[in-house]
Amino acid sequence: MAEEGFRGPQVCKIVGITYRQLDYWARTDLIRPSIADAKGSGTQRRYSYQDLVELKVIKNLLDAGVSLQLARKGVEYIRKNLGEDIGSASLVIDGPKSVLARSDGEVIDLMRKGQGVLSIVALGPVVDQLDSAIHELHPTEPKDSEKAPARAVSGGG
Amino acid sequence: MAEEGFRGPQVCKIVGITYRQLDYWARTDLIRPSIADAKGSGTQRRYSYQDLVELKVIKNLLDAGVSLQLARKGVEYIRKNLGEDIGSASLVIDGPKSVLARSDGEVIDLMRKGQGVLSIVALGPVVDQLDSAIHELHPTEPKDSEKAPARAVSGGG
DNA sequence: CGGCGGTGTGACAGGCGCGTAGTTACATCG
DNA sequence: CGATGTAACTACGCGCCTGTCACACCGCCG
Repeated sequence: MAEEGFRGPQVCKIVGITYRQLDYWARTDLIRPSIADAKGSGTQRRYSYQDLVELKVIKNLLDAGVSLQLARKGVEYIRKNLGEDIGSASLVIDGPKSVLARSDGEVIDLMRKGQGVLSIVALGPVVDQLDSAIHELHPTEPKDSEKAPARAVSGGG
Repeated sequence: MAEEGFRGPQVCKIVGITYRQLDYWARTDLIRPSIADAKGSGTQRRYSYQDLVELKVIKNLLDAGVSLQLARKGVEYIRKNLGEDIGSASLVIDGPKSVLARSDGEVIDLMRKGQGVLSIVALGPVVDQLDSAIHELHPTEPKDSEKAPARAVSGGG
C-alpha cells in the first residue's frame, strides 16, 4: 500500500491527464516511471515526484498546443539540467533546441536572439499546481519536504 | 504576369511550406487568400503580403511544435489587432488566449501572471525572413516600401 | 483550334495521438 | 486456496494533418 512513488491512475488525477495518455507516453518512451516499470498485467507503475514534474510540464505544453514530439525534448533537457532551484527557472523551447533560463533577463535575451518561436514554461507555477493537486489527493502524505526541496519566492526578478 | 499578390506555389516557396499545407489551410478556412480565392481548377489563389505574414507566423509556430488549432487563433488575433508597427510587437499565446505584447516588459509581465505555457512569436524576425525570401524569389519586385511599412529598431527595452 | 505548362481538385494512404472496450494478470483479503 | 478488485495489456477505430497521384481546368502560344 503506497510504498514509494505514485501509481498510474493516481498520477493521472494529479497532473490532470487521462490514463490512456499516461499509458501511451510510457509505451512510446516519452516518460517511463522511474521508480518501477510495469512487468505485465496486474503490476503497477511507480512514478517519482520528479516524474510528476515532468508530466505536469508536458501537460501544460499540450494545453499550450505544443506537440508531444517537442515537449519530449524539453523534458529531456529538464532531466539533465534541472537542479534544486526549480521554482525560479523557466524552460525555454526554441524550435528544436531547449534552454533553461534562470531569470527573466535571460528570457528577454533569448527572445532577441531567437528568430522563431519561443515556448516558455515557468517551472514555479508548475510545481505549485503539482503540490496543490497532491495535497488534495494525498492529504496524509508527509513527504513534502522531500518533494519541494528549494523554492525561491517569485518576487525577485 | 504577377498582377497583384502572390500565387499558391510561389507562396509555398516563400514561406517554406508544402502546397498541400497551403491547400489544406485554405480549404479548412485557416487562411484564405484575401485578394482572390480559387474558383475551380485552373484558377489561381492570390495571396496578399499580409497573408504571407500570417502564413509565416503559422509556419514558425508549426516548427515550434504548436498545433494548427492554436496557431489559427493566434493568427486571428493578429488580423484584428495588428497595426503598422509589426516589427516591434510580439504575439504571445497563453493557452487558449492570445495577446499582443508591444514591448519586452509586457512579455515578462505575462510570464509572471501566466500559470501555464507561453508561446511567443517575435514579429520582427518573421517579417525579416519573409522579405528576405521574397527578395530571393522576386528580385524584381519593387513593392518593398508597401510591404514593410514601419519597423522599429529592436534596441528599446 | 490544339498542344503545353501551370494550377487547383479529388481520392486515397498513412502516421500520430489518443478514446473505447474487452481481456489478462497480479495483489490482497477471507 | 479461491474470490475480488485493480491496474496493465491488447485490439480496433477515429480525427487531424500531410504526402502522393491522377485528373480537370485555365491561359498562353503557335
